[in-house]
Amino acid sequence: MSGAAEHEGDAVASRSDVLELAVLGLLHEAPMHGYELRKRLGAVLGPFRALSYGTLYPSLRRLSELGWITESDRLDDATRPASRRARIVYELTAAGTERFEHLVHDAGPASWEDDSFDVRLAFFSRTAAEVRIRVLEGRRSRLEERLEQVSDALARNRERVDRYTLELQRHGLESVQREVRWLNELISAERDRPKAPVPPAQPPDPESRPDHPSTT
Amino acid sequence: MSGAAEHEGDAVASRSDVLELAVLGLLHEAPMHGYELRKRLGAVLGPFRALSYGTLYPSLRRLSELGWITESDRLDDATRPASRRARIVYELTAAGTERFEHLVHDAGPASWEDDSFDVRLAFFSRTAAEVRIRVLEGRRSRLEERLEQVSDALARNRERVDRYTLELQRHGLESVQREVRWLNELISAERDRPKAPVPPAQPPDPESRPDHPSTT
DNA sequence: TTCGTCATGTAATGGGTTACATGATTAC
DNA sequence: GTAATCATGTAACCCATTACATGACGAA
Repeated sequence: MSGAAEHEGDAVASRSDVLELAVLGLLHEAPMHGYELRKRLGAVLGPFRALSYGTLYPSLRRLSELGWITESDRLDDATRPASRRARIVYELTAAGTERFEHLVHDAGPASWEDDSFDVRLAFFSRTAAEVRIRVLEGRRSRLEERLEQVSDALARNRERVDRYTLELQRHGLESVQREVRWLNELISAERDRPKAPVPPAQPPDPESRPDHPSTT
Repeated sequence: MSGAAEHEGDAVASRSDVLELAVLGLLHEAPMHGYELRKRLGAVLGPFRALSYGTLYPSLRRLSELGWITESDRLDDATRPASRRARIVYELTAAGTERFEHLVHDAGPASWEDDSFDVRLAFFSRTAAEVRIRVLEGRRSRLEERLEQVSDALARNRERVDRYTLELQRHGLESVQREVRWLNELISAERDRPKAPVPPAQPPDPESRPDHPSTT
């Protein structure tokens, strides 16, 4: 195959790379412990398909071994000595921040696959403007490719297939077409926007700090 | 949880149950060998996410051990003695037909999950009319449930979340709403239709027979 | 004769879910 | 005090993908 090609080391992201990005991205906003991380993760990956602790904790362990994050066991805390059980708070290291910056800057083919695109978009506010556009356009051409396949199949099947299968394919086709239109809107919005540089890291809302008595 | 409840043995289908239904359903139309089965499977499960041989063959083995299908090694065939290599043709047994009939009759909660619904719909022409309606309605209320969750989340996040996440959620919401409307159309079409009994098994198109020099 | 497609498989590997185990904290 | 929720983990299992291995057939 030809195409965009990997200009940067790792381009063929596996599923767990998506998780890595999501975790790093959330910790980039604020330090958190696992339980809360999981809830926020559910919001990022879509409310459905929230991942289990059986996945999260081992992967946190892995990220910690790689040196991207630290497990700071808050035994101190001044006010409450060793209370709240262990409550391991995970925090990005300098290397982890760098790693996140790297991941978020990459616009390889992996970024516009079904699995990763949503997560990429979730951290667009931390992504450079050119990269944003490249990812959106990549996603769009990915979908257009799919569009072609599906409408070919639809044309080929015409009449030969029962009405239910036909309906299914038709609805699928329309969904993809709608997503393309949506992307077009996002892309032109992106072009219109005066491209300010990515602002330095700052937690978007102070309510989600682990120490704060938050509502959830 | 309350709700529809499993009135019939196995209700909590795993992923491989979907595959089982798909394979049984395709073999119900016509005997086939693995390679072709895989191609047709791609059409049924959606062109994307076609499954690999590493999954297909072991599962065919399993179905064979369960007695639902037979592996008839076509060493005979009259015209070509032992040619075309092995070309194992899989065929439904009587028990397999019964099994398929059973699966296709079931309208348990498993049938309207994301994974299974498409495949269920693909075999609607072999499904009893009441079951069809129950599955469609089940799918609809599943989606409405999701609708509620998502729009709640959207309302709760309003303003607190960056425009990209907001766009993502909005687009997701619209997609679900569209699917609900689509289901409404299917359901009312189903109600209008004079409900003829399911016709006896007959392959919908003779072109797909394994012996025929088919176009693909 | 060599390449592409048809055709069938196995082994290694990866990665996710479920179920289980444990215990602290909060609200009633 | 007791139930619900917060919180962290482990082990067993399930199952799919990847890479590999093999080989026949048809066309160039």
